[in-house]
Amino acid sequence: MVRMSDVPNPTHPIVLPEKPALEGLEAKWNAVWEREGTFRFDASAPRERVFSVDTPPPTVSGSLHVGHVFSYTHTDVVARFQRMRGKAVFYPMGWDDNGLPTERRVQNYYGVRCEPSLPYDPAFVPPDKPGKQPVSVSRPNFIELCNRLTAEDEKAFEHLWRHLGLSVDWTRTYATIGRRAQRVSQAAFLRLLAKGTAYQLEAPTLWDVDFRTAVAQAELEDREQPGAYHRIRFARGGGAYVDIETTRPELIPACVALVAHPDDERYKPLFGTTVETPLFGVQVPVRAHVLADPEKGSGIAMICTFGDVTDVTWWRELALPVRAVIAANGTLRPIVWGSEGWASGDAARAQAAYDQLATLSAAKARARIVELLKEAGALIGEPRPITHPVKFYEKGDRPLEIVTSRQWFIKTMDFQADLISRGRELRWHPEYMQHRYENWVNGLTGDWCISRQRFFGVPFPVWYPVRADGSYDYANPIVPDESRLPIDPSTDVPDGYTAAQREVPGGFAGDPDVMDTWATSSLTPQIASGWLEDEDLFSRVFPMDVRPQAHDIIRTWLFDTVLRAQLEHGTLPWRNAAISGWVLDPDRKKMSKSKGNVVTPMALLEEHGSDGVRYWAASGRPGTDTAFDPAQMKVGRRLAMKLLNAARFSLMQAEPRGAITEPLDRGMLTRLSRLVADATEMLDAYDYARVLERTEAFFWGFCDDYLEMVKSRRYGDFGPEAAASANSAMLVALSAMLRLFAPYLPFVTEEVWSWWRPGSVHTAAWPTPEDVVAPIGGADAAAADVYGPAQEALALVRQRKALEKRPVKSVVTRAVLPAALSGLGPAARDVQAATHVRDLSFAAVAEAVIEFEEPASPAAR
RNA sequence: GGGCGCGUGGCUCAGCGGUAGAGCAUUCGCUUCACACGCGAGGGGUCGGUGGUUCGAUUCCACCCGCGCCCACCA
Repeated sequence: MVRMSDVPNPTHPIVLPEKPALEGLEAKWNAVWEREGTFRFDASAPRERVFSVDTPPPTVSGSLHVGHVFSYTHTDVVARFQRMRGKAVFYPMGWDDNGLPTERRVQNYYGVRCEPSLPYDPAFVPPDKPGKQPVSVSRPNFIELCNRLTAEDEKAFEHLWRHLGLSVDWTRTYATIGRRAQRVSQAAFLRLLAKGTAYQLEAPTLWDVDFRTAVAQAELEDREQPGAYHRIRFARGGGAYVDIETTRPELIPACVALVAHPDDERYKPLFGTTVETPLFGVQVPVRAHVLADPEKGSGIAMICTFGDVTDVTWWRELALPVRAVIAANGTLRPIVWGSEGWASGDAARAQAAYDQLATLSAAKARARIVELLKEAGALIGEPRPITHPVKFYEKGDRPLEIVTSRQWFIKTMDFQADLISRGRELRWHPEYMQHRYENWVNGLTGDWCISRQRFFGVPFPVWYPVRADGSYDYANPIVPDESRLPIDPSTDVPDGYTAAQREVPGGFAGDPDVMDTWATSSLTPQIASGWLEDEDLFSRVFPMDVRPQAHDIIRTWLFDTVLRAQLEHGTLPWRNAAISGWVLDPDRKKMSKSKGNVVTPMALLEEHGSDGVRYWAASGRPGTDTAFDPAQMKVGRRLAMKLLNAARFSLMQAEPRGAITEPLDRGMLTRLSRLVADATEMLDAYDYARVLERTEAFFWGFCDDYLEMVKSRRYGDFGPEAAASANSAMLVALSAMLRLFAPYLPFVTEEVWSWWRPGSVHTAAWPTPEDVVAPIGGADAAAADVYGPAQEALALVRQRKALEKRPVKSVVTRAVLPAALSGLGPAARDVQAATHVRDLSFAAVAEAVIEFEEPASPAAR
């Protein structure tokens, strides 16, 4: 019996297009889905029926590229699968418009520059075209421009995502600079502050001299840079000396000590003595520390405040003084020798030397000091050019400096053990990505610096009392009540104060900094889930089910999010982490804009169809970098086309229908039910690529072999009952296959579904193995064993025809096939009909024997 | 220096203890009444190298080579 659910509903008669086509399906179905609210989240669903996704908010200041299309498709496949399994899918979309990339884009786009000291100008209109000189604008004006440009970007992004077919609930979007994100970021921060988990500290901090902001350890990258070892002579008195090697001679005025390994016999006698810096005549101690490498350079190094992070370690552990020379803008700051502890044996000479360096950038100062050292005879030999890795801010253009400044930190070092165990609790897809996380957590060297000296970001919601002398009392910040959030301390006034008291003695001053963009995006689960705003929603979707993201930001976004959830809720933010790879260009390099190899996603979607592009994307296995391959998109498009045609064939003569009795039909369905079982299990494990591969292989076999074999029978050549069996089986199979393909090829499957079934395939129930074999009264293992041999028998006859270059329809008088195939039984009739074999038999032959009918000679006619 | 991943036909990739697979490309053939955005068939690989475990290894183990990514205190 065919179950009613697989019989076309009378109110939905089968309506087939004359010539099915893929063109225009995206627009057609997106409009319907939007109208019907197909992907709207059911906010009344209990937690156990919810599947929630912590969608990565794309950076709107950039443009979307194929890498986005790739990874977002993976997430969408999983979301659609879960929806079909009956889950209420919480699938929001965020926009990451917060932070430096947006600032930079706004500066270039409008030709402006933020000048926080300026007052707000409500009448400000940006220039039509950016001028040569940037226009200075106030911070509120600047933020307005950021908001304006990102709003436009977000529209373009949404259009592309819809065209791609992401089943996002578009009523649930957020922006990382939006009110909700600010409120969550500020509230979470204040709670950490109250617990003492957030703190501020004046300390040496990694500093980008162009952006003039602190940056975090996670935002560093190494770049190979040309440099040179300079051998520099320090005098020990009495004509003795010691030589050090350095790549940064311009920091000699910032030198506070020399250091060598405690076991280094060469320098043991110097420990505890002092030496004199060249040019500046400063007495600095020689100290011992195990980090000093006897093999490197001369085995003894100078410690400066601060040349690199090792200097910071030495400075801290050896309790050395600070003599900082690098200013926030990366130049050497003016210094008056003889004051502020800038002692020298010859202050006049030191001043004269230093004056030639002051206000120069580090690079220029380096060139200058080399000349001075040469003249003074302190440079030994010529500088030896080397290439060495130098730390950069990942978005920066010049090497990082280390500058002492007051910054906010979130404690991480105290929680390393908790973070490791949370990482083990999380289910990683693929599993090996967990190593990267543990690697990072174990390698942490300091707490997380979350303050940035920038403008377009979430402000720190604190003020400081201004003392009588005008200085700020940082130790006693004034905090707002959580109910007031979000606030901007540069415009809002703390309770108990008036606006007139801003920055006057006895009054208050706002914290000028904004939070690191990761300090906000580490809260995307809370922001998206309605934490503090909609506790009912929050309880239904948090902790979320999955965080999809790429592997390059495990150390930032993933780690930070785990940290924040641990600190605030004491839980994981989600149960699963689904890690995508990158899209590589054919040269095996990561595709990026700078390499000029990025293809516009919309052009791809238009050329290959969204389903075609999704097919390529979905074939990229979790975590695996995948080559950009338009050929695969063509294959995907062809698959979509094949679905249209195979469905049309199956549906074009859907009568008569009835009991599925024929072995081939029963075998095909039993095979299909096994596929459904495997597919479900694999999708549960996020192995979407394998499911697509398996489903596709089955489908092509269905088209090329099964449909060809039953064609004659379904046309009625063997009576109505045999035809009914074929017709019914085809419809059951089509229904299941459409649902298996639906997460991957949402447009073509919806189109075909609409020809004969009510509702959307995307809200139809995911097939179960039991569903598929229910119409044949359960799995038929014997029939399933016939399916493969039937395909083989078909192949043998086809092969012979091809080898003899006979037309497909040429008649074979007799075919003797290997006895191994003899189990075909009644199914042999279908093979016979499909291959035009009059007399089909099976015998113990090594090779198939196939005899053709000779064409009748003209004479005989 | 540490960690992780990868090395299978020209290309892109599956497979993973028992006689090598797919798609693309290539060659040959086919106006076959769902589809020429199609259909059928052929050729093409000592599964990076060397050892080991095993009756048997592309598949497990060890070492090595190559590629990629992540991390590292890079004076």
